[in-house]
Amino acid sequence: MAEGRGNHRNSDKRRRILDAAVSVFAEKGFFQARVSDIARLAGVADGTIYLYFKNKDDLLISIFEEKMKEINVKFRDALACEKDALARFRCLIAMHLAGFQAYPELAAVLQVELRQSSRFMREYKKVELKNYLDLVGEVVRDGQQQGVFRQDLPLSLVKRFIFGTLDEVVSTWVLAGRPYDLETLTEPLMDLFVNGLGVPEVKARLAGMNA
Amino acid sequence: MAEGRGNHRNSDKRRRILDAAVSVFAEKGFFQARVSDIARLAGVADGTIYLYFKNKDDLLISIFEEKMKEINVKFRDALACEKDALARFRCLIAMHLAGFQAYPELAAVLQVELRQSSRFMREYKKVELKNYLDLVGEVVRDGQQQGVFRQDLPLSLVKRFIFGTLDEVVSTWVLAGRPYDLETLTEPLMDLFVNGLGVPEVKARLAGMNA
Amino acid sequence: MAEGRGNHRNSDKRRRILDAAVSVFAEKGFFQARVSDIARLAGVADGTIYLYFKNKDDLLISIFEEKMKEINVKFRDALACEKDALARFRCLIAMHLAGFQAYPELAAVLQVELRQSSRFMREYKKVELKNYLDLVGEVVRDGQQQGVFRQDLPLSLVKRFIFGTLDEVVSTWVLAGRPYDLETLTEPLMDLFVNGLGVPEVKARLAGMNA
Amino acid sequence: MAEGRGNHRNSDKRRRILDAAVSVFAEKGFFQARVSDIARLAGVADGTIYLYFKNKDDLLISIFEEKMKEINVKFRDALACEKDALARFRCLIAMHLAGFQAYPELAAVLQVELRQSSRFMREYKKVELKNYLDLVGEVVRDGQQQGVFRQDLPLSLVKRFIFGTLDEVVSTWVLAGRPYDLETLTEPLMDLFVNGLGVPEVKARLAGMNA
DNA sequence: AATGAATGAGAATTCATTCAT
DNA sequence: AATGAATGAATTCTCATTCAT
Repeated sequence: MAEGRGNHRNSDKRRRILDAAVSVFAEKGFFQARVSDIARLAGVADGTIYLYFKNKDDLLISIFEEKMKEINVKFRDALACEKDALARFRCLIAMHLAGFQAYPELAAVLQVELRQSSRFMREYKKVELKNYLDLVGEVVRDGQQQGVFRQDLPLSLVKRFIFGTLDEVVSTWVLAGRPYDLETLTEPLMDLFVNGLGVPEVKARLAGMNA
Repeated sequence: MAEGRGNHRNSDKRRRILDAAVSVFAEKGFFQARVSDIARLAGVADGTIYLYFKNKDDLLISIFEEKMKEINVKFRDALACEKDALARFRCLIAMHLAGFQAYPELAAVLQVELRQSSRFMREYKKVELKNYLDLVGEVVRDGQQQGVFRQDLPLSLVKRFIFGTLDEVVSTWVLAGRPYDLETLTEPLMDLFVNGLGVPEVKARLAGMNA
Repeated sequence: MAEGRGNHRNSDKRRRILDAAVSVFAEKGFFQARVSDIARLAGVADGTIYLYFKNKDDLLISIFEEKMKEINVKFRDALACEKDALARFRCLIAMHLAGFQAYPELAAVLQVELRQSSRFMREYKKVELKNYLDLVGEVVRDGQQQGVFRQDLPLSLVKRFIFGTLDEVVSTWVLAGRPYDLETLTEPLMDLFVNGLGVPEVKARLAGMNA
Repeated sequence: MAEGRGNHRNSDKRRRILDAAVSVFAEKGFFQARVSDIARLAGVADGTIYLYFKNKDDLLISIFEEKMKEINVKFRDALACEKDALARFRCLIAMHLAGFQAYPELAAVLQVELRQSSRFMREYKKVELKNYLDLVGEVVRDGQQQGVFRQDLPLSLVKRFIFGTLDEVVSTWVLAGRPYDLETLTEPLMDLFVNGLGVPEVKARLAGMNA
């Protein structure tokens, strides 16, 4: 009743449905989530969902699309403030961890649910994810150009090296029930990424072999 | 051989059903796969599947259980032949890549489908995956003891660093339609893991900061 | 009104489904009745049934529960009008016969279908049936207290004697295709119940033996 | 030789299957009994049942047919020894109760399971049951001719009066878990059947009304 | 004759989506 | 715009029956 009528009521309702969908997908998984669960949590009727979204798939796609866009924008803004390549790199890692820390349900959906489902979803995912991977790639390339990262590495591999580690770290944290503070992993991860596993002698030996 | 798991004579049929399930789950995903699809591909009647497996979930669990066991055994056997820590590490990476290369559909199921579904599946997954992560952990610890890897790193993090990267690399390869030869990535990944991203000066700088 | 049992508005639909279930169960028996038969007869979609009833079992239970309740209430109301014990007894018999006469399909379900099925159904049946048997018992006890019925008879046996006869008479009538008017049996049954089979001399002889 | 079906090993197997069917039907009910349950209990393979019986229905029919025949024969033999009408009547009741007492599982099947199922089963039941009801009728008619039972009663009603009561008494006893000795009910039932419920004055009054 | 693995028709139930109100 | 009762297509699983061995 006290709700204002007008055009923002629409987008408020849309927002509520989307947030509810994130929660329900996070808890039950996409296929086991019922549209009526989402409706109940959003406080709307089942049918109302179809005024804002084409179908159930569209809900998942919209989550991905809109949240990913928000994240990309936020990340680019944050990175714009940093000029030093190493600082930019740290910033990226810290934001990735902080982001999932702040929205753990979103984390569950993006990490777990989007890993599945129909072909078209997979295709879709690739496109959107590419933006994020490209961002990682840019930061690394900057580092190479500023001379803080090695230049002899295939960028495509480095992107996955970084993204895969972050991804696995977050997945583990989600599946383990989020038992600790994700952001504390920023420095250890920086160390791992930058220095690698090897001790100096071994690195030299390995470098010699590959040369 | 220590074969005979099942109660049923024709364990060829069991094998055929399991293989068909891997294919169908890989192609459609668990929830969109129909039991009758699996039956048709296996060349048996729908009902026959229920002579060998309790239900559809049991199919997925059995794939995971049996394939993961095979993989773990194979890996441990292979690693037993190597004594040098760096060689063992390379062996692990090479086998991970070669394994998925050889069974790409299995890769899809293990990489994509098992990332989802019901809670109990997630629990289940954790247990079995732990074996693999433990194997990775052992190899790294050996490396630390033999003095080829740094000893100041939290093992839990290193495991995810390696596993996450391999995982992401394989996932990308699967989702991209397996366009190249996975095993060619063995050396570049070794290089990345061991040397990290940084150039010497930066590494020194970073090490100084964290000291 | 003290109506609203269900959560659903259209309680006409609930009624139609229940009536259809009575018909179909009566015709085919519980296990051979298909839910879709009931839906078709009720003029609703299969799924609609599940908006009003938990499952197929629940349909049978609901029939029993609701119809039995109605019957018990109706009987108690009718009996409340009669004070003379013999009149009450006749009233009970007449109503039992008239009731099934009026709802022959209900008779078939209550007489035939509820005699079977799962353990829990049997348990259930016992509880509800007890109310009816208790009613019979009360009427007989009144008769004993008013001195119109013998007082040397175990009530538990008398109840079954009366109920069993009525039950068998109705069952036969149902299974024979309802070829005659049930209510015409009221007086002959009264006679049988009250006077028994024996001629006076035999009664005396038997009484002497048991004394 | 006597059987004419072949060697007695066969008919032993047939017997074992039939006995198993009685047990399983008694425990689970016809529709919820699985043929494989019966096979397991009989110690034969599923398929073997179909060498002796046409199908599952045939098992139930055979139980009824053969057991009912045995009972009818046994009853006629026993009744042949008695000449006094009242003694014959007591004998009938006592045997009915003793029979079910001795074979409680058979009681459950005949009392509960045969009350249901398909039309054709009901038809079938009527035919077979008729023999038993006819037997009851004969005994009563003898009593009427010997002047120990009233002659103004419709025989069809008297049969159901007796059968219904016995039936209900046995059903109750079966469903209650057979808590007491059925045969102890012989005399009380005789009393009820012969003397009825009424006290002499009431009987006179009722007789006057109906005259 | 006996077996029991295999069959596949059949049925209950779910739930995304629609549409009359 | 919002509702939510109604829909009915879709899918898993069961089990009586068959038939190759």
